[in-house]
Amino acid sequence: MKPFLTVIAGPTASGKTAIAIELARREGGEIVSADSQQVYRSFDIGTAKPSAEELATVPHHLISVVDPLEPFSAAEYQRRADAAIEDIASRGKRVFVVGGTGMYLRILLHGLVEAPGADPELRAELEALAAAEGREAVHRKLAEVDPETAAKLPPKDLVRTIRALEIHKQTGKPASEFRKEHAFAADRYPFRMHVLSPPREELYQRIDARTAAMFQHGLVDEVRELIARGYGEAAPMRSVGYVQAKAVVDGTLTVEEAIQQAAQETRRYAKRQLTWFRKEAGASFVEPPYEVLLSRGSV
RNA sequence: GCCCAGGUAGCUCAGUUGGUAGAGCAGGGGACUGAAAAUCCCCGUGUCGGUGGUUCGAUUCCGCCCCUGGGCA
Repeated sequence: MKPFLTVIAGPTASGKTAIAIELARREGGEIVSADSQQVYRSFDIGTAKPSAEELATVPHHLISVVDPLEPFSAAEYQRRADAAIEDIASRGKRVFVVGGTGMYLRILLHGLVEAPGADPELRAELEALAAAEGREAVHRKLAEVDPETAAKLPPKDLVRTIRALEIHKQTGKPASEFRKEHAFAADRYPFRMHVLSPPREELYQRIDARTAAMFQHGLVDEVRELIARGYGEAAPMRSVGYVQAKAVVDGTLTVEEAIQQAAQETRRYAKRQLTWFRKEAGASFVEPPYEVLLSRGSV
């Protein structure tokens, strides 16, 4: 019997961390993070990781567990999350999955295609091609070997175009074929998903305030330190907040400009997250105050 | 009080030689199967400050009023 998962999702800055910790504390549970950036060590301020005190209150899993230069993926996330869930359940504790990375949640809850992983050399090669001849050139390559997938992808969507070529190169089969065999149909766990969803205006105010706070709390210094340690090109350095803080270090943005831009990019990101969660079947949206989740039997 | 310049989308503005208007930004919606805080796609009706007048027709021209900024008293 698979353990039941209580999933707390929601856009960035919606208040997931606080309510999840309170829930887990009361229920004697543990938290499995579903956050694609918080998995990386040393990227702390800009990823809004829980504080040391919060982490000490309730056991957390999958936060600060991979080196920033180590390749990571949704599949790897699924493997590690499965292991953490099994571990927690084996000790008789309740499992709370908490995070805002829609893709990770979907793959944890519904699985993913049986396709091979990343091919770094091929990615580098295709990125070079895109830089030299345009993304459309990569898309044309895909159209030759997998017209069905190519037809579905906008010519400029480099990430997905490369991924499709990657699958074809390693298996000789078009990516479209893999997708036909897997449609997120099955549930890998019994679960209930709550999507924290403050009114838009309130959410944006929280984002603006938190972004400013990140810079006040030394995000630029953190980035300077990360660059000194060789993490200047690490994957999480491309995420919202780090991009802008790095621009400050590079001298291309003032701190004020960086805060403005980071806040705006975060608002847009939050909107994308909401788009994702709206599609999640069976998810229930909950507005603050989230204390309703604490009442008996509600989760 | 007088003179000047403005009042058009959430903001900054353009424009209509009179036929009810469009850019940038903000914002909104969507896609997403091993990079996902990534990557990509789509979306502009608003009493044109108010009110009279001229006109077939006014946001556009004229009068008056209101508001904002500047100048003179």
